[in-house]
Amino acid sequence: MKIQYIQVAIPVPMRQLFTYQVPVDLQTPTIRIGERVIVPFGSREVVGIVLSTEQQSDIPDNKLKAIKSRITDSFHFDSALLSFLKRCADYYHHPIGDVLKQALPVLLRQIKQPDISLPARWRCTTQIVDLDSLQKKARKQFEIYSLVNKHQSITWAELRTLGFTKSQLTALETKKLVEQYQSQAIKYQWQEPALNEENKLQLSLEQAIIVTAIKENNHEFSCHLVDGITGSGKTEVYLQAMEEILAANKQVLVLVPEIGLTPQTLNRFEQRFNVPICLHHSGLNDSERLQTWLEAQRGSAAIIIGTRSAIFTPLHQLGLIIVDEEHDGSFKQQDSFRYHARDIAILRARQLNIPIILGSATPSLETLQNALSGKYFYHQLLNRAGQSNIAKIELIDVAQQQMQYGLSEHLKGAIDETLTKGEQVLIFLNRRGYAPAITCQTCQWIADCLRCNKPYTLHQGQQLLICHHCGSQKRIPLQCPSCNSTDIQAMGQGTEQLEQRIEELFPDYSTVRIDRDSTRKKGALTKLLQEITHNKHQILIGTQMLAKGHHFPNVTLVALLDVDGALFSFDFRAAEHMAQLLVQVAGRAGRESKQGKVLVQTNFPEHPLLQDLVHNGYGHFAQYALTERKQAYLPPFGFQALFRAEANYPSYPDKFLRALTATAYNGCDLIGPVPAAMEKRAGKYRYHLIVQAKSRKYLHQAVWQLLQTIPKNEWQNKVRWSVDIDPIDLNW
DNA sequence: AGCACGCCGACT
DNA sequence: GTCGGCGTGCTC
Repeated sequence: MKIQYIQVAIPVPMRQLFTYQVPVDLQTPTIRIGERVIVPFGSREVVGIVLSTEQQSDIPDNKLKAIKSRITDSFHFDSALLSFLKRCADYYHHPIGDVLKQALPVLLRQIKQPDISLPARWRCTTQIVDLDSLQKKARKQFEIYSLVNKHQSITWAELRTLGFTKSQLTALETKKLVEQYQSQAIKYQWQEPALNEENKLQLSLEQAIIVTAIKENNHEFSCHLVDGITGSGKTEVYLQAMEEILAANKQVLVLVPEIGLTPQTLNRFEQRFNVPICLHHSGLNDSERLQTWLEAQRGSAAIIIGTRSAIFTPLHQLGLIIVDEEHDGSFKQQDSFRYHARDIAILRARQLNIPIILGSATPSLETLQNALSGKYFYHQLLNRAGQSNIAKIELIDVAQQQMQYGLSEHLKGAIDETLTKGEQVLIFLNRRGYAPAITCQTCQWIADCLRCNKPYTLHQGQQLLICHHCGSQKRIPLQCPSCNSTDIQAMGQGTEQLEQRIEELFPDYSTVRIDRDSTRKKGALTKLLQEITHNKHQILIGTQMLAKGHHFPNVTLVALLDVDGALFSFDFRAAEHMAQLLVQVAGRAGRESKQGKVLVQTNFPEHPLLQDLVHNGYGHFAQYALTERKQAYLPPFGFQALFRAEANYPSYPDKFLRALTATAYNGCDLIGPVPAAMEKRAGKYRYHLIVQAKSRKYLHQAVWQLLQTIPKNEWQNKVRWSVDIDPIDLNW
């Protein structure tokens, strides 16, 4: 046998593969595409993925290194998963090695590999047993034997946790009463009673039509948008659509937003199906994560519920994907590999030829357009289950009003009224801290973070100035450094201050604040949420954290103090996001027969966008927004990519991006380079170059051509740069 | 991304 | 005198 060559994807952000030699002694068993190998790389060793095998190489042998070892355990990227990940890398123009790295649990990409083989199990032999005498002579052994007999088989780990010793087990083995065997993965099998019929709800006509439509397309790719207002029973549609898939012994992957993974959601699934469900979320540690990942891979889990990265889970027999709250921003990864889990979920469903359901009360304009154009099935749920009505949104004109602590008289009255009825109030203010700036009253000096050129936020509780952009901290100055005046005051209002003011205004009620600061400690959020459910607090103050997922049945008044920023933003998606927030929030208020109300304080109550939303609802607003986007060739009617660059000097990123604009390309407009909305952040100067195209194909080609020029770009190694395909937040 | 190498400032 | 700051260059 000769030396063999393999092309390996290495977990580094480099757009190339690396060739290695495979020594003869490592050539058996045959190398599989997608398996992991440990290779020397520079001065270290890394875990790479084999992407191809070759009999010869263009690179001379003396330039090549040999692999160190192979990891031949029960996992390798199978061809379906691998081609999915390759397409992801292709679509996002992201290095394949880095994509594969993100698709692999941390423990499987370390040099020291965990043992992922299934533990050996013990079972009873066919030997005839004198149980009575065993019980008398060796009580513990008898107990073990009974346990093994009862459960058919058991692992040593299970016995140990029950308090048995190894010698007791070995004694039984010596007597040839039990024996060890290598277990196979237990594939999930639909076994009655897997469905709890009694929890099943009677479908409305609307729901029934949707479920039928999805079931009719169960065996091939089809994308369904379930556009239903809060409380219209989207979850019930999901559950009933899942039935047939699970009954066919196929798996269901459910993607949920980051904080949307509430116990309530999990509960609904568990109460309906007696099948193995596993969870993938940020609260898990590395070994827990590996465990659920393995269960999905082996096919022993039937339902996998997870956040963004769960879209990469290997699944033995995937039959359906559901993306809940499809519009949610947390599906888009905002650093390194900037994928959108919803978009690649559709890709994965297409490759596997299985159906996918997108659900939302406020679909993203991208998804809505695909639904309206007939690319997706479009299902609407217009009626709320039960008798409850959706909360009414009212605008409060605060332009001419005297405000006290940022609250209008009208709002204060409404809060008072709600509290008197014994109901809860929820107040949104999307700004944490005490005040967003401090300023000298004498000379107008403002305390700015020098690394970001933005005002420091005052945190009264911690007695600190904290920069919300880079996290830097500073003592609160007693004197103005510019004029020595001691008259330094807080400007504007954050949640911390609002909490204090509200407590002064409503001393008879308990106020609670929920933001990143008050929930920093582990378990703090859960505790506060529980207290709210038990009515320990009547006034809830919070940032966007509170807008998603959580249900507060006793909240009947929701107030938004400051939405005006979104009306005049440079970000063309700001209005869409504000509309989604407003409607989602309205869905939080007054469930279960109590009529809710949403009050929005604004200086621009006549703004057409707000007017449209309040009077005609999200659907109408969205249609109007789509016509606007169409006229401007903006997404979803145009296609965008964003090149970002940052460096310690403003000229570097500018010049780097300017050099890109000299490239030949077709059917695209280049906008920029322009300084980013936050030009300086954490000491780095940041610039953007937007590529805008009329078609996906042109965008793809142009990005490819621009990327080709980068190795020759003389500013290349003076900047940190990245590409973002379908960017969402142009401010970042 | 790591990591090594290399060249300048403030400490045992 | 060294420790360590981060700029630069390289990784089959």
